Order: sequence, then structure tokens, then C-alpha cells
Amino acid sequence: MDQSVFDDPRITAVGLLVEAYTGLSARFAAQFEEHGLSPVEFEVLTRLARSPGNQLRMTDLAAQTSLSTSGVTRVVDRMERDDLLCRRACPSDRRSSYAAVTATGLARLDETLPGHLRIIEEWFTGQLEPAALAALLDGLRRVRDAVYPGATAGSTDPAPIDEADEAGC
Amino acid sequence: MDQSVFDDPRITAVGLLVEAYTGLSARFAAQFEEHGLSPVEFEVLTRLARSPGNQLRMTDLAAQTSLSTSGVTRVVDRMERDDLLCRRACPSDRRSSYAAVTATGLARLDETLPGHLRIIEEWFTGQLEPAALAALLDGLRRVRDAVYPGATAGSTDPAPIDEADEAGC
DNA sequence: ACCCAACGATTGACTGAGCAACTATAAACT
DNA sequence: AGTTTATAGTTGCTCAGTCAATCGTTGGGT
Repeated sequence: MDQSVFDDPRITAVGLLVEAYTGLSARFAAQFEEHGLSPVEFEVLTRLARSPGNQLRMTDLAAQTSLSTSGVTRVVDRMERDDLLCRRACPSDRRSSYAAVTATGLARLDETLPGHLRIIEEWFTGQLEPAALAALLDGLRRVRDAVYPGATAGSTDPAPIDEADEAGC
Repeated sequence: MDQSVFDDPRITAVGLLVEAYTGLSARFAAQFEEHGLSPVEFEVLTRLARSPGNQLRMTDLAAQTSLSTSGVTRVVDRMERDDLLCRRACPSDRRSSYAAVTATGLARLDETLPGHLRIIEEWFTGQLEPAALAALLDGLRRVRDAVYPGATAGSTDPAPIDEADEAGC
């Protein structure tokens, strides 16, 4: 094996991306854990919280996360057991169900987010001057656009929500 | 939940990093699979192949990968079964064993690497003009340096290798 | 109206990974 | 030398996640 292959600038580039990513992920995970959340759970909470009515159909949730539909079923099981979210019947399609954030889930997210933002600032965005950061993000965006197929996978058929009942489950 | 939180530029920045990373990872994984390798197996092979004597002690291998020591034990089990590498006794410390790439393993790596480099080029480095790429890598490096603790975890006590016996197992 | 292909969610079987406990060896201390 | 402590690797247990099969529901074709 020719050692020089591993000094290839392309390998180095990937190494940087991987290490930056995994390093940041570890920081995030540690902070999530302080609030009793796993990375997946945090992702699920944010995806739901930013969706109309704080809810999403199981399939759409799967499409927006790193999980398969069966994976979503199981995460939702756990989170429903912990009262972070709940399932709701979909009025227009009896096959579907919504996963909806509970008040507890929203509170948990609220208490987790500030620290999360602080960590991003501290270890990522704050590490670079504005111009350098912009350049980094620009590069990432172009790679992302090339490589990430589901950048625009929105939920369809947002069911009408009774605001008063929201998170009431 | 205030929707505007999710438009925070810090959240967006992380999103870009995550999506670029996972998108690229998926491309890599698909190509590895064409050659019968999982991402971890590819990582193990490269780490070993770039080490003196094409081998590394189990612990050092764990330190250089995303795996725990028990995780390494199990990957090495599988890869030894598939004849991609083999265990060797460490002459100077009877507790240790080396994982050493076999000829089969080296061949597999050789057949996988060109395509891997091509994919990096196609979806990552080739997406940007040289200056933009340099800026991206520079940013990544600074984040990596801040956030990735084990950037310099080398193996200790590289055992003397009989070159003739190498990969003979 | 009926059939049937497609779809949403769940379940069972399996896999890969981590943690903690354990064994064997090595090193350090007295 | 003998005891104690630390280290290298493996193993049992558990858990999160995927794939494939399944169940109920929907909607289109005739």
C-alpha cells in the first residue's frame, strides 16, 4: 500500500469534515444529555416544534429525520412514554397518526435550546470571524445542495388544529 | 414555541454542516458497499494500512476510530472471519494483540480507494473553485482544532516487523 | 359497487454498538 | 520476592435502529 494515498488532499478534506462534525456532535450530545434528551429526541422535538400545530405525521417525521419509519415508531414510543409527545389520530386519513409535542416536550425543548445555541456559538460559529464563517457556510451550502437529496421535503396536508386543544392530548 | 428560534443563523449553520456530512456519508457508504465494506470496515482498513507494518494494537485502533475497545474487538472478529485482517500476538506485551491487514484486505482497499477518491472529488472538493474550497477547509480546520480532542493520537510502541512475513498471518 | 394496487404505521427478527464485569498480564511499590 | 494497582482484550447484557412482513385503510380503475 502506497502511503502517499492517505496524504491525498481529498482524504484530508474529508477528514476535516468528519472530525469537525463528530467533535461538534459530541458536544451537542453532552449538553442534550444534561436535559435528559438523546440527539434523536432533540431532533424529533425540534422538527415537530417547528411544524404547524407542533405536530407531524409519522411518515413526514421520518422523512425529516435520519430515521426509517419503523425507527420513528420506536422513538415516538419512547418519547410518548416519557410524555414528551403524544400520538393523535389524523382526521382525514385513518391510516395516519400525528406525533404532537406535549407541553412537557415544549418545556424540555425550551430549557435545552439556549444552551444548545450557546454551544454552537462557542465551538462553531464563534470560532471564525464573520467573513470566514460566511465562506465556510457558503461552501457547506454548495456541498449540501449537491449531495443532500431531501433538502426540501415538506409535510403535506397540515391538518386543521384546534389551538385551544393544542398539546392537550 | 417561538418559531423564529429555528431561523437562528446558528441553527442554520449546524443544519448545513449536518446535511453536508450525512449526504456525503451516504454517498461513501453506497460506494463502500459495492466493494463489500461497511464504513467502519473501510475506516479500520485505512487506519491499519497507513500504520507502520499495516498493523495496530487493538487499543490504538480504538483510539483512532469512532469505536470503543469492545466495538473494535467485534469489528476485528468480523473482519478476521472475512479474511480482511488477522490478529497477531504482540511480542513485547502478551496482553496486547495487533490487528494486521491481510493481503486480501489490502487488495480490497486498493480496489475501493480510487472510487472513493472519485466520489470525494465529484461531490465535495470538485463542487467549489480552489479558493472557495480552501476557505471551506480552513474554516473546518479551525472548528476541528477547537472541538476535536484526539486530533493527535498516535500509536505507541510500533513493534518490529519482519517485512517478509508481513500480511502472511 | 367491487377489486386491487399503493400507502401509513406497527411488529418480529436481527445486527451493531456501548457499558460493565471479568481474565490475564504487566508494572510499581515496599 | 510479594502484593497491589493498572492495563489489554474479551464477553454478557442491553438497547437503538434497520429490513421485511403484516394489518388496516385509501383511492383509482372498471
